[in-house]
Amino acid sequence: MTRMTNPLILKLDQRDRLSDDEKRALENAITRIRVVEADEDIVREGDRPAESCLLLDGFAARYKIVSNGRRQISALHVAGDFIDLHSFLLKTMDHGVSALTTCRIAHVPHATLEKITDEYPHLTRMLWLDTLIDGAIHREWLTAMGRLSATAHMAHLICELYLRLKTIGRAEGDTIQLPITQAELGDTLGLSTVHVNRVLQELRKEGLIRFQGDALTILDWERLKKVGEFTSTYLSLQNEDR
Amino acid sequence: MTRMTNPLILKLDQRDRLSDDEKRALENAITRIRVVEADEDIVREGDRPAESCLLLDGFAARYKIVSNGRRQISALHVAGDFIDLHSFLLKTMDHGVSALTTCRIAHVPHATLEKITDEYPHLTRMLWLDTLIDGAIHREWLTAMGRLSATAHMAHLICELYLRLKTIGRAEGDTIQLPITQAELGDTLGLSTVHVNRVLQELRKEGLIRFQGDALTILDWERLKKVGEFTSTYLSLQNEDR
DNA sequence: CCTGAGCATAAACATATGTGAGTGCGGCTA
DNA sequence: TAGCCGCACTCACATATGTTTATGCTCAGG
Repeated sequence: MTRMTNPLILKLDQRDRLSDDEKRALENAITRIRVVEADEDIVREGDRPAESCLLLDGFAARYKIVSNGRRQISALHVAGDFIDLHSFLLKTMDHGVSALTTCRIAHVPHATLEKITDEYPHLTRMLWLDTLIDGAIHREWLTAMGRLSATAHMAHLICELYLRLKTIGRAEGDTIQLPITQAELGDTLGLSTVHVNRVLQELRKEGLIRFQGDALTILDWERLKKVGEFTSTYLSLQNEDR
Repeated sequence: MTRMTNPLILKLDQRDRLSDDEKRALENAITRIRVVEADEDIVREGDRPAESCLLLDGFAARYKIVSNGRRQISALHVAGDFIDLHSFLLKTMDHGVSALTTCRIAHVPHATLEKITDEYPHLTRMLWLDTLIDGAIHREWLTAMGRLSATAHMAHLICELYLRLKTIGRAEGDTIQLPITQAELGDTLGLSTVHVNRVLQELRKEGLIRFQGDALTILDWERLKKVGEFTSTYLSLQNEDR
């Protein structure tokens, strides 16, 4: 794990320059690295972890299961996301996180995070910011879910994922690799798989996207944004003093 | 504003004991206090505030408007909530906050918050925690919205509001004052007002709640929890070392 | 005392999305 | 090579929730 390839540092550095000292502190915070296979849990609801998980590679989903067995995904995570940073302070996991694909996970002990908050105020703010952006994404999903049509909601999600992957250098032109099944998309959007299928076909028919296998290509970014009522403000992609 | 009556301190102190020093730092962080009338905006989308707002009294809602004019409320805030603490690091507001009732608001300059992060690591963690709980509530709302019936969703919301108000000492027995219209509840749950009305009547008919004027009484807590599939973990009501 | 505003409620009807049951394809694996 | 499994995709039908319009209540203001 050289400094250059740590996707978290890459991401944070775009929001506000990190000092070498801070980068080193983050690098050194990592203890072990673990691989989790697709469909396995990375953290389970009810756990009280002593370390937080940083996703180095792969796709993961935070989810909750409700009584009738249905699942709701409340967040999708990509490389560079500090999956359960919040367990550092929330202590008890109120939801699970599972691997959608094979995932490489780095572990950061909560004790180390506490030391960072004692010694690196600016780095602390950057980590705090990371969780705030998670929150901003949640709010965006809430409004999409509550007030947009299924089609618009899907368009919105695609816009977001495209930009997030681009930020960490994982878009090739207009194409991203999105190894997510339609059932998983349904759990994310709160839709049935059947309806996910209908909605994807509509977006294809409208010439907005192509989606074959895992490769999702955006054919008309402007119109896709418009359909999904997407604005990127909430992703805080701008560099600012924080 | 004596220390004893500041509802934020009251709330934080229940999650992990604050030192007198920390309490003083919080008290002193407040500059001016302002009153905002019902239906006025406290902060607007697009603003770049230089201070964050702490709600001392009243009810407020974070919201977003989508293109067809419909509104989605992504958070309801009560006394003691640090309404836009996140603007400290997010910089640009990606949503508005409006007063549902007359609100008393205390202002805390971002510069002061920065100083707190430099000098009071533990207090910083407590403020961070507060925003993490906001995030946890968002996730809970997402799953309720995506995977629960409208009735269950409403029951869930009522359980949550009851507990949150109880935490800050604003429940009288099984009754809370909930000065929120059915239209606002609809914007919160992603429902039409008509359906909100249907759903409330069902909860009444089932003998779960009474809701006349602003007074909401919980008649059968256990069954209401069950209908709403409610567990309080996500509210982090337990005292822990953080 | 009347008036109008804002709100809860109601009924009839419309529709977006869910459900259940299937087909077919491509890729593993025995 | 056969067989199976996961997944995308279809169709017919069911239903939760939205829409439109209207009524009546309550309360503040003139």
